[in-house]
Amino acid sequence: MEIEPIKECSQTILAIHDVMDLFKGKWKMSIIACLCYKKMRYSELLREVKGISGRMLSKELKELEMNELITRNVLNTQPVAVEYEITEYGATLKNLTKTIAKWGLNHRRRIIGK
Amino acid sequence: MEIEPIKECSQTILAIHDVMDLFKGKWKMSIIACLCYKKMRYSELLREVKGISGRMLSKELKELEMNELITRNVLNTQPVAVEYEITEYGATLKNLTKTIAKWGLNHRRRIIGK
DNA sequence: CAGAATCCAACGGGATACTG
DNA sequence: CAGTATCCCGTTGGATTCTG
Repeated sequence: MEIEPIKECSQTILAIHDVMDLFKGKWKMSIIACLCYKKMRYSELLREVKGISGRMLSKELKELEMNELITRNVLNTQPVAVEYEITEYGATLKNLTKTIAKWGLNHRRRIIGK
Repeated sequence: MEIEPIKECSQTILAIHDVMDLFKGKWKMSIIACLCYKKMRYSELLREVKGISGRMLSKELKELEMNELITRNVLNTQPVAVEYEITEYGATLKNLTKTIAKWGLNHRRRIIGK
């Protein structure tokens, strides 16, 4: 008989793997955090998410939209403006982003303190 | 005068970026979650973290050790056994992994339900 | 058992130039 | 303004083989 993986642990790991896969890449989680804060236009995001290129921003936004975490809304202004907004479902990530940010801030202090 | 990024948001994004960078790659967060659960040997991890290859497990463990999130302990048995354990600092990630897993489980249900 | 070494295909992501 | 298209290189990570 084979050795069975620990069930409780195993479920957790699968779930975590799912999440890490959904948010893989350098920018997705940051974009979500940003849009959790408030809805923003493409150019705003480009400023807020420091370091991201236009190409990557487009790509990541598209994927997030496909996963129904954000919505894209084209305003009929001249020139065109596009607004991105977190969906109701995407907003369920708020707590997650907060938890990550909190740990990250503490980690930063720890690194600097050395 | 340039447009200033929103400060509160900006700090959060930097922190999140740090975390995502620290745990980038396919497996690190899963390994941490696993070791948060209990200390394990190399071969146990290989079983629990389903799909990971030996090569990747070694690499990821080494990086996690470098960041002082886990410790490596060689037991003097025959043949050699190595035990990995979460550090006190690494254990501060427990809450984070729980939050991720919780969202992930819910997300899974949502996907399946469609 | 717990890795290290090698090989290699696939993907990620930056820079740049172009468009409606 | 909000993208798209192309080029291209560095990294990721799987498969396999070898070792103390």
